[in-house]
Amino acid sequence: MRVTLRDVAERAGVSIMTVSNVINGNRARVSPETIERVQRIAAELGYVPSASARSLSARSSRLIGLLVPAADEDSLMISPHNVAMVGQIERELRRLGYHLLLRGIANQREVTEALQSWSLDGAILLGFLDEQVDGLTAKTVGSVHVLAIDSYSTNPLTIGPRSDDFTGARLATRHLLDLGHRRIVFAGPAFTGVGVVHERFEGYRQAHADVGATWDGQFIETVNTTHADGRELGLGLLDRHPEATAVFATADVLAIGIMRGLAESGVRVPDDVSVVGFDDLDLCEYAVPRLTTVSQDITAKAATAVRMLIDSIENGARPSEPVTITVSLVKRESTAPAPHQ
Amino acid sequence: MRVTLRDVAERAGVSIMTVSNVINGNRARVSPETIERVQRIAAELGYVPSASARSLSARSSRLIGLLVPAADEDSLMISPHNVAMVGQIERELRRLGYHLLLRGIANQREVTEALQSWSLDGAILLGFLDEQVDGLTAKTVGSVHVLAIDSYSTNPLTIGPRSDDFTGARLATRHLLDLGHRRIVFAGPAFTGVGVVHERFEGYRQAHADVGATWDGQFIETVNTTHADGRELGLGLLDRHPEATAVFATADVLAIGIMRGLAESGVRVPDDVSVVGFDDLDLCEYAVPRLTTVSQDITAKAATAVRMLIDSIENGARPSEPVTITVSLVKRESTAPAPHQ
DNA sequence: CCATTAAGGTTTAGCGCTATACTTCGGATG
DNA sequence: CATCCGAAGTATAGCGCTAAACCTTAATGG
Repeated sequence: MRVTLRDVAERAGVSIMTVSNVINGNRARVSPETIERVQRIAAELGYVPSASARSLSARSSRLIGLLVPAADEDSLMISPHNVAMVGQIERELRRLGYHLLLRGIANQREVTEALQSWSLDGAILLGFLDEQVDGLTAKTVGSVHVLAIDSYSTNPLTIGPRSDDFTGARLATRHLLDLGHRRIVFAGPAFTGVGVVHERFEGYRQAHADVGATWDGQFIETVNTTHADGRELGLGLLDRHPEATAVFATADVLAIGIMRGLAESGVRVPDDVSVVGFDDLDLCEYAVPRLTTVSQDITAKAATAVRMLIDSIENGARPSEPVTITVSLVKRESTAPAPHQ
Repeated sequence: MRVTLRDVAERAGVSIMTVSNVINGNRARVSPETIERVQRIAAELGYVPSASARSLSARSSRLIGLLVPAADEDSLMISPHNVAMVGQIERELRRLGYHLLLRGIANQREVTEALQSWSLDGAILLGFLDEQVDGLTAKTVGSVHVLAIDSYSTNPLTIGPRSDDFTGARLATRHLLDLGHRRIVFAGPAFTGVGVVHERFEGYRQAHADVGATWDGQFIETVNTTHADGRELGLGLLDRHPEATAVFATADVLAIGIMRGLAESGVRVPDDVSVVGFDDLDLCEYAVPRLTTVSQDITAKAATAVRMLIDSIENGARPSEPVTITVSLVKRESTAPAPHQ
């Protein structure tokens, strides 16, 4: 059936442990000739170590869980922005010799099960709400190292990297202000006093303060971050806010929906109204006009997440505070100087 | 540390095997009261079975690998169309009590390693080229059940579901022909006598035959399926094919790129030229004009793939021929009757 | 010349689980 | 009354691997 250490050992006329040492590069205890012979025979026989046996014996699985929210019986809820992340995370883990278990999580209980069952060395939470991250306790995670991406939860167990939402929004809004816009609509989902959207709102507000402009609460539009809801908003935007000349949306798909709504109601982008998004999806290049947006360095975020996690696993280096990934503004065609009223 | 069967057994005053039987629902051999007691204590102690120990002992891991091509040191190559698939596959597997190991594959050798290392029960190949699928032999896959999605490889080891590319292309082309178009450009990557693109080309050709129209080899445009290449093509399209009134592109991003190129060179879509894509990404709804395209039922494809694989694992039901997933044409705004010349 | 050390191994004891065979005991059967 | 049987367990033997302790042999040093 399966080629085991024993098979290789017998064929090579040495003990199982010697083979194990060779396979694991524990060369100090084996002579060069033996190493060579064992390696040759292992290759000949097509020996592949059994990961389950290894993790059982060594109580380290080199397995990392990528936990993603999923309503029961429902598909994974990976936002377009997070999709690119899972590929990057897998690559980074593979580079470091770890494997990725992708797992949808329907409820708190499943977290424990997911973490313990495969004796994961670590896990990354992607796309969970801050409240859900808050809910994790030492008991639920056990000895597994856990880290949440893009979370503003203060749970010390889950500290991970997040994008600099505040600066991103500040940059975007400042860009609009610099172009002469003074009535800028903030479009995003409902938010509380903490979290991604709150940060972006604070950035929006700070940008106004930076240039001594006033901002008006009436320009805050609460809307789901979908294309359809964006279009809806765009359609009636100038009816509700006749003086508005720009929109900062907290997500690209939302921004693109808004652009469509505006276009359909005869408003030209960027001539009449400028629009800025957030995320820098591929989509932005495809949109007409191409969308100005805030770019997050996904590769850096993924790499940082993985490195923080592995560092914590291998060196016990538990991070004490979140790492902020810098963002940048990508100027494209959806923004232009404010029209003269 | 970890709560094991032994812990539960000791606390319940029974043998390890009895607990094991209870946990695995092997109730025939245990009295109702014992079942109740063991279950209560297991819950109290927060017992979670060790998957590695299980798979080592039972030589069945309930682990399925999702193998995706990835250049060495490079991120996973998941096409936008396949992205949705991984979520669906994970859901389906989770429903059936399996777990998903996501793994990038840089070369043939890694396939064996990926399959054997975790003693996978099965694996799904997503996005591999037909040649790569052809290359898998009984030796490389061992006793692991393998299945390739969207492959036209004739390798009997990997038979899986694929979309009905032929019919999709035929539908799309027929739609254009029915609108009166007679000079329809076929835009897609280079292809040989077998594979996805070839099937779509055959569908394109068949549609012409269906209505007694002739098709012309000069209308075949070989182009990478990227937005940028599409735009390039769109820019010069009417220079190269002044009589063309429609384009069938083998992918949505390509189609959307073409639409942009056409728009930039002053050609109106759909008034002057109609465009049809393939895949039905979310993107199509966002494009301006919204893209008419061929829709693949991703949920069905994922569910079919998982069911075929699990069926093969649990009942040894090796499929003898590929399953074809039906496709449909989604008419949106990028197609219109052919203009009068 | 004996103790020490280093190199190059081997042996032992599990990791947590499951499959299989075995035990025990209170009835039902011939 | 001896036998058989089913219900409800238990004991044993691994799955493939690793950590840690143990063993040889030959060279070194005081």
